Amino acid sequence: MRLDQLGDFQRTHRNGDLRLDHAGQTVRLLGWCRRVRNLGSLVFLDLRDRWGLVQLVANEETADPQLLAKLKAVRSEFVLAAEGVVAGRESRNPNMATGDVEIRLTGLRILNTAAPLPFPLEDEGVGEDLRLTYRFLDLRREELQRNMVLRSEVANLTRNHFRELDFIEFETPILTKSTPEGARDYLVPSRVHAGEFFALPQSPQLFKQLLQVSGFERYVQICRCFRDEDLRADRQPEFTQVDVEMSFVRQEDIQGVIEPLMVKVSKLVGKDVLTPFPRLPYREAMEWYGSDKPDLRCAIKIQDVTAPFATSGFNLFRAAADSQGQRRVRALFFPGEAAGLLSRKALDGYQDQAKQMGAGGLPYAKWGKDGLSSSFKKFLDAAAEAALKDHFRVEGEGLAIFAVGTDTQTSRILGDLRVKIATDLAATEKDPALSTLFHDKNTFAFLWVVDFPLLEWSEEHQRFIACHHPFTSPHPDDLDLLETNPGACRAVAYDLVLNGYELGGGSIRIHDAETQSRMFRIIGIGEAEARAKFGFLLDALSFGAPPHGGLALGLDRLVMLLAGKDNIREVIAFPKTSQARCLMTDAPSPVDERQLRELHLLPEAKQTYRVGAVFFESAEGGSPELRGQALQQIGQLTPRQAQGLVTFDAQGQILDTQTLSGPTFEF
RNA sequence: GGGGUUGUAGCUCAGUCGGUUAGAGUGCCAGCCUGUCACGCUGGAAGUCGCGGGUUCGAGCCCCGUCAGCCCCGCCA
Repeated sequence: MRLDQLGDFQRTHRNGDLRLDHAGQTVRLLGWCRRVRNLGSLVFLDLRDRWGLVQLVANEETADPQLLAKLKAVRSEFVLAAEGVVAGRESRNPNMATGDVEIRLTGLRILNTAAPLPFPLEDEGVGEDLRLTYRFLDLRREELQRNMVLRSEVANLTRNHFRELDFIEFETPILTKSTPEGARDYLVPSRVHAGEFFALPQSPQLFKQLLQVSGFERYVQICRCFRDEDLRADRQPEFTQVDVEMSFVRQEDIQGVIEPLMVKVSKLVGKDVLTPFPRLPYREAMEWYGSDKPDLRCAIKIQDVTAPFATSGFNLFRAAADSQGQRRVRALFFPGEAAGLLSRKALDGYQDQAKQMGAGGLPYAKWGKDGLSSSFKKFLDAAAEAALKDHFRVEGEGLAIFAVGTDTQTSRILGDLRVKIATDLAATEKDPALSTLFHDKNTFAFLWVVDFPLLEWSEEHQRFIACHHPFTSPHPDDLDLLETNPGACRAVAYDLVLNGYELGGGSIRIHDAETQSRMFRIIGIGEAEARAKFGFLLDALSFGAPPHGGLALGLDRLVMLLAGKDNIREVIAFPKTSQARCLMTDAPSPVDERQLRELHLLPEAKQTYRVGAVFFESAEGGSPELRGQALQQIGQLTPRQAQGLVTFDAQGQILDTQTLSGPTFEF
């Protein structure tokens, strides 16, 4: 098809803006054809641009035959420039923002054609692999367009927010140094320095701290970070974080800067959020919610019910009571009608889930109209039954689900179950009143989890490792515990949590060299190693580093939650699959051997020489020494073998000979 | 590294107990159609049943392996 030129065509309006007020005006529009409806001598076409959709129309009476024929030749996703007069419609479409008007075509340029799309842009259920392969088409879909706009707005709002607070935006290196601890690094081989590597940053952590030492006091960066770990629905190997660092601050100061930002971005999607956000110590988060990122939309808390079973006939529970705190009985209690919504089948499902997490079973007690039914009722005497009912303050109906084990085991089982059940209950939507008790889709429940442990014992490494990172300041009240009981030492570290997702985390940092050295020592980094890896940091801390701290927010996750999605790929323009591939570009992919050699990633073994007329040409610029060896070797070859490529290893041994066509060369 | 799940026409899917010619809707192509807006009507083309191997007289269906997408555990300071 012969294409038209854009030429001097100028857009006069955005398609989505046209209303009856524009009637009679001649307008010039641009965009893509969403669909043609050809009724014979009357043709409709929906023209889409970034801002909306408007209907074009032409018929035999109003348009000349050439124009009509051209319009009929248009297919879906053709790129068009249209000129026409705005007019009210004979039959209006209330489902469309521009449904009261249509454009009576007076001119049409076909700027480009389009092959039939591999998938329809309107359908929801298209396979994600296909969408990712043709991501540039997927991004034409209204929802992804909306998500990208939202993402852009969040980024802008964030920049403005920090700018108003006198923050300075920095760019820190992408090619940087590999750091121990933490996630696996993406490595970049150095061509100039054989055998040495850059690492892509897992975060600009040390740079932003050094900028505090430099005296900038308020740092912000919206930066890409890289972690070579396995993916999840909310995790990509490269992701964007809002990185913040401030001098002369306490934890509350950082939180005080972030909270108003969260209020603003929530407002973008019509959500009102109250500040200050609740602060929940890590220990309480684990005790009540079994998670360090609790979803506070659900009001149900985990309860300790070890005591009511202390004298019970149910051995499993009584043994826990006798274990002096080693093992506990903990429970989730769902009061009232919520209990009735949980079917026996659902309970079986939860039990399977709990067993996968290492629970022996999932004992339950259900109070209904017929009194108590329970998986362990036969072990309970009247007194125990009464104690149980009294403990949960059961009035009418109720359901208790139990787990027995250590703190960690029961937290994991009941913490996961709490979220699962709340989600399921919310999905039933049988009673709007329940939404105050369980997951309310329309609520944003922010909170800070604070007082994280500084260190945790690693079975794998047989030493303590930093929970957050090794630059995190110990809690001033716990400094004495550092050497005596490291596991009990708290950190001045805090996570921002929204609806069960960790949105970000931060800490007050160590700002004196001595404490930093102490910290390295405790996590098993010796003085020499600390010097080699973090010498610049220790130096910096010794030249007047101010007290400082900060945090990093996951921008992708934030936008995901604002967009109401449960998958991070929906808010990233070009994401990777769960196997860390890009289906569109097919990265990662193999590279030429030549590239690998340049980067010193292949042994320098092979040297290939072409046997020419009277001289040897080295493809790799081999040393004179090697060339001499090669000559010697070739001298031992028969003339037939000598016509071609001869490959040697580093010791000058012949690895391969390859005969080439061409004039015969004789030694 | 481990577990679960999916893979059939361009797309979304159905396919019975293993049975001889693998279907539907949609999209695409062609024709007709003056008020459509998921236009309608008529006709047509369109398949490496992910790939490889095996069992069987016979495999889309059963078995083994493998690849890819998705979800989870481990991992992610």
